[in-house]
Amino acid sequence: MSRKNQTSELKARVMEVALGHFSEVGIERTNVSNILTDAGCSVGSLYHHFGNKEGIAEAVFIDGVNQFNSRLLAALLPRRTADKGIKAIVTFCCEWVTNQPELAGFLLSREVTLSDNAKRELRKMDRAFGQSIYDWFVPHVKSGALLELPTSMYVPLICGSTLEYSRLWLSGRNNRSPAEVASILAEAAWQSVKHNL
Amino acid sequence: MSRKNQTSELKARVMEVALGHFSEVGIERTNVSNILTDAGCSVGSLYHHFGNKEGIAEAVFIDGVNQFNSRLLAALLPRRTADKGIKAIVTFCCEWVTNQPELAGFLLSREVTLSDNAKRELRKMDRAFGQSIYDWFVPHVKSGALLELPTSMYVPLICGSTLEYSRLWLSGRNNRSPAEVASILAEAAWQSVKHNL
DNA sequence: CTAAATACTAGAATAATGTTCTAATTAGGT
DNA sequence: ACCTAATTAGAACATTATTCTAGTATTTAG
Repeated sequence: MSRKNQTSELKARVMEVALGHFSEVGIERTNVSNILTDAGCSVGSLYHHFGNKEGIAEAVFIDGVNQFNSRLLAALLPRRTADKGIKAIVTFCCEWVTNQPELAGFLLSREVTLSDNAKRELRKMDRAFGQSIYDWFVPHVKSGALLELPTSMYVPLICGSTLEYSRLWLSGRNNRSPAEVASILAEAAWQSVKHNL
Repeated sequence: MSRKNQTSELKARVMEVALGHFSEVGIERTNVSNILTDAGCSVGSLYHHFGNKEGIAEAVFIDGVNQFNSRLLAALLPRRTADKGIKAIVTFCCEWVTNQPELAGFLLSREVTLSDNAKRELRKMDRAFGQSIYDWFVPHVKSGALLELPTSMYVPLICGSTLEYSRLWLSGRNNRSPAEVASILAEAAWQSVKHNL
C-alpha cells in the first residue's frame, strides 16, 4: 500500500477509536494509551499526526461539523417554501442525531477546546456555510413568510428545542428518539419563526 | 470563630475560586495548585473536604442547580395564566444567565461528570422541582391553553431556544445579552407550546 | 475540668499519564 | 543505488492529581 493510503487509514482509525472513547467517558478521562493500543498506533505516530490529545479531538470535531454542514445544506437548499425549509432543517437534525448518536453527542458536548488554528479553519467553514443558509433565508424574510429578527437568533429559535431534546435523549433521559418526535419539533420551530399576520 | 464557620467559609472560598478557574479554562485545564494558592487552602484540607478535583466541580454544580431551581419556581408559581407563566420562565432564564454568566456557563457546559452519590442527590432535587413544575402545568394543559405533549418535550420546547442563545452569547458570538432579547425568546416559546385553536 | 474522640490541617512522597526527544525506518524521487 | 523527507518507534521525562502519615485544634462525654 502507498504511504499516503497507509497514513490516512491510520489517522482514520485513530479518529474512529478516539470518538468511541470520547463519547463514552469524555476527552479528559480517555487516556492516550488506550487509543494507541486500540488503534494499533505508536506514541510517535500519534503525536506526529495529531500533536496532542486535543488535536485528535479537534480533527474529529472538524470532520463531524463538515459532514453535518454539507448534509444539512443538501436537505435544505432544494426546499422552495419557508414552511418546508424550516421543517426540513429540524427533521434533518433529528435524523442525524438519531443515526449518529456518538458523533452527535461529541459535537453537542462542546468538550473540545479548539486551538487557534482549528478556530480559524472552523470559522472559514462556518462563513461559507452561513452564507449558503443566509441566501436561502433572505427571500422568505423579504416576502414576509418569516419573522424579521436579529440574524443571531434564527439558529437558536429553529434548532434550540431540537438540540436540547437531543441532549436529553443522548444522556438517556427520555425514550423517544429525536427522529420519533421530529414532527412535533418541526411544527414548534415553524410556529416560533413564522410571521403571524 | 467556631470550627463549623471556619470550615464552611473555607469550602465557600474554594468553590468560588474554583468556579472562576473552571469557567475561564474548563475543569481539565485548571490545576488544583492554583485553586489552593488562590483560596489559601492546603492540599490536605482540599482533599478532606472535596475528595478530588471533580468533587469541587460537583459541589459548585449542585449548588448552582439548587439556586436556579428555587429562583425559577419563585418566578413561575405566582403566575396565573399559561401565557404569563411560560414567558416568566423564559424571561427568568435570560436574566439569570445574563447576571451570572460564569455560573451559567459552567452549568450549561456539562463538563462535570457526576459521581453516583451526586447523581442521587441531584435526582432527588430534580424530582421535587419537577413535581412543582408539573403541578403548575397540569391545569393549563387540561384547560386547553397549552398543547398536550409528551412530558419530556416541554422543557426543550420552552427553554431550548433560550439555552441555545445563551450558549452562543456566553461563548462571545453575539452581542445582545439574553436579557436584551428576552421578549423575542419568550414570544417564540409561547408560540411553540400554545394551543392554536 | 479533663480526657478521649473526632474533625481537620499540613505538606512531603507517590502515582498516573500526557508529551518530548533521539534514533531508526520506510517510501518516493533523481 | 542513493538521497531526502516523511514517518514510526518507544524509552525517558515532566507535569500534576492524589495519597499517606503525622500532627493540631475542637468538640463532647464523664
